[in-house]
Amino acid sequence: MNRQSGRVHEKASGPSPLATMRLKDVAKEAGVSTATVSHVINNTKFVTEETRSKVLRAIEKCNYYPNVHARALASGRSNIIGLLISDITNPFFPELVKSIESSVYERGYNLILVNTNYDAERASEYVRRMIELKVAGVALMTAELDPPLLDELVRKQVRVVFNDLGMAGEHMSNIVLDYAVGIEEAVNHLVSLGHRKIAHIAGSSSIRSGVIRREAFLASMARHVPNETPAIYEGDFKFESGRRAATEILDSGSLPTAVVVANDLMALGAMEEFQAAGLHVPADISIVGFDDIAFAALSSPPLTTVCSPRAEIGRRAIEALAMTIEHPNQPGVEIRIPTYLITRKSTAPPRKVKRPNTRG
Amino acid sequence: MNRQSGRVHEKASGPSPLATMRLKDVAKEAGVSTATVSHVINNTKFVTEETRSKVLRAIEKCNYYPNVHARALASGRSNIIGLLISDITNPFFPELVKSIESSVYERGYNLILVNTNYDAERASEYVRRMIELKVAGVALMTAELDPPLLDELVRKQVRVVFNDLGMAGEHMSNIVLDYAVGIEEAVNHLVSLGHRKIAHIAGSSSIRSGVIRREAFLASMARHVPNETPAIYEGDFKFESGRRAATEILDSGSLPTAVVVANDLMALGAMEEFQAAGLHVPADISIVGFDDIAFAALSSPPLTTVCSPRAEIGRRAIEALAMTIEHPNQPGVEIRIPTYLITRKSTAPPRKVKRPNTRG
DNA sequence: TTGTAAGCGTTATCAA
DNA sequence: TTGATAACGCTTACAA
Repeated sequence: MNRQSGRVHEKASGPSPLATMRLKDVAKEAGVSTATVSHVINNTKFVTEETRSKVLRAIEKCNYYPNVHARALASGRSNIIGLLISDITNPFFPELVKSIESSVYERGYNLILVNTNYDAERASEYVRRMIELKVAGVALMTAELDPPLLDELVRKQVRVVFNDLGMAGEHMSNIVLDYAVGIEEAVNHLVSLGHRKIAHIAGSSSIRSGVIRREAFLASMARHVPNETPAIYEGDFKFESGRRAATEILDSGSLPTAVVVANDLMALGAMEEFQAAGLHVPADISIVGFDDIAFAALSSPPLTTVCSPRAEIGRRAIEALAMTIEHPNQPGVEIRIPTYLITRKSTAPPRKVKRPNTRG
Repeated sequence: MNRQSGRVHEKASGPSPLATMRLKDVAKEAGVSTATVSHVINNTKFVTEETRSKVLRAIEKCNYYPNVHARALASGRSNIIGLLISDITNPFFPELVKSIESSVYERGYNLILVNTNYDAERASEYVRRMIELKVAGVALMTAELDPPLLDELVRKQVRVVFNDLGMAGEHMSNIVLDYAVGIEEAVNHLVSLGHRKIAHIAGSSSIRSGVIRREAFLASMARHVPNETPAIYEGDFKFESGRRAATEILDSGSLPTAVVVANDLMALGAMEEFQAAGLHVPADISIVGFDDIAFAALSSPPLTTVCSPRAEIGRRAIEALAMTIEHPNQPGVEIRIPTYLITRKSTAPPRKVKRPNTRG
């Protein structure tokens, strides 16, 4: 029962099911060289059908699993892709992660997931780990990342794709979500319905997407309703802040007939607060969210919202990343993905309450 | 500008920032052997403070990152842990994944995430990949997995932790969620409130947790309200099926005063349907969910629910896994985690409508 | 078309 | 206390 050596050397009885089989064992079993086995596994040189099937049979018989680490070491490249997100419990992420995960595996890579928790130090530690793992590429799907970390990644030859963290470059691709088109659709939708007095609940002004969305809203409003100055309330992208903003709106004394909110979580919070105050959505006030998180369709009424197509974002991000990994000389690309309005039940024409200059 | 070789050999000018530094380079820089460098990095043998700091300085100066693959190959163990879940967009998972991710990284491992999408074939492919990666351990956090896959993992010496996929064994730990205690609390809560006629919306009877929850409900009811036979409606754990079950309940002609639902998604669906039918929750009907997903606290009214403590599940699962990885001779453990009731606003005493034998 | 053998960057066993 | 050096399992020139 010699088990100490970690490897059981059989005398002549064929492969042991317990020992981990190496390429060499497969080669011996097939009666060929290790190079040949490697070539049939990787399709990297022509091998006659006969040897090929001998090898395949041997692989089968040995229940052989290639060792990824040995492979990475020998070839100098790994098949691991890193994904860095802020917080998987933020409802924006699950769909994105799912899409990225699928794309990554379809292309034969493996996915390492890290969750920064919005913590810069943790992000930095994670970038270090990615480099240690010699990942082929990293998808940086977080709102903020210290620029030095990005530099370090690029210096270490890691291919990168990110979401508006900078411009596309030699080894980096950039996915830019076009918030403005969706917001324009939203404002246009509300204005067509007859709304004029439209407020905005913005995301934190310290986060880029928050300010971009606010500016897009303002720009659309200026185009559609030039004579009104829309009220802006600021939240922090979380549910509770939507609630608070709604309270402020309620207390402001001049209720808008519609409100465009910078994300669904705040929109859902605002909707609840309005309803708790006795308003009916959409009869008394229309609400438009942003992102189209899963629960947007499940609220009552279902939320009209601008969709950030996360499945597409994930797919195209990995497509771009794989391109820069597999064609090392091609530069990164910039991919623009539009957002678009999904009309559900939280928007309707404003109630005709005060009809000015009405007779009698 | 010799860049072709991939490695730039500097003449005497110190380390190049472009080249990837190896242990050997650090050793040369520090004027010691590779063995010594390895020992200070891994704390695996005593090294004098002096050499130690020389090495540390050299590491710093070279901006050295150890190569995980070389390390895994040489040592025979990797620091990768695999996590297999069904679907990250199922609201049960984000919190679990977050907790697992934290625990894994705190312990110095890296996390490979895979999403089976409830697809057996995909699960099988993923198990193969885990083995190729020589992962130290795998957390199987999915409702179903073919037993042969589990066997294969164990045969390949991979440590495993799972959620009721079988019994704890030599290299496998089992996390068992005690559904019954939480459900008992829920039934007890409703009965104390005065409810007698309590229905159950069950999860699919083809899924283990669905049948366990139903049986726990039935057992509690038999204990508390022995003379009633509770109505059972079957759903499939999804939002829409909660809605459908509510419709069935509404159409049944005999409305219960409370309903215990097998998960929050269905509970939320049922709640919406009841509300759409003009019922008030909890005045007309009380609802208890199960899981305590994020949106349970955000619904209106906030959902009373039985909590599956996912943060704890994740933490303890990785704790158990790390134990079996780091102490190869210790057997796996079985960890029982209780569920418990969180009382929010969707439960209240039943309305006293028909008071039988009332005078006049 | 197939085989031989030199790395890949660590760890770990000995020896010094 | 430190240093040589042989693995680890694979890829990939280069040879045959």
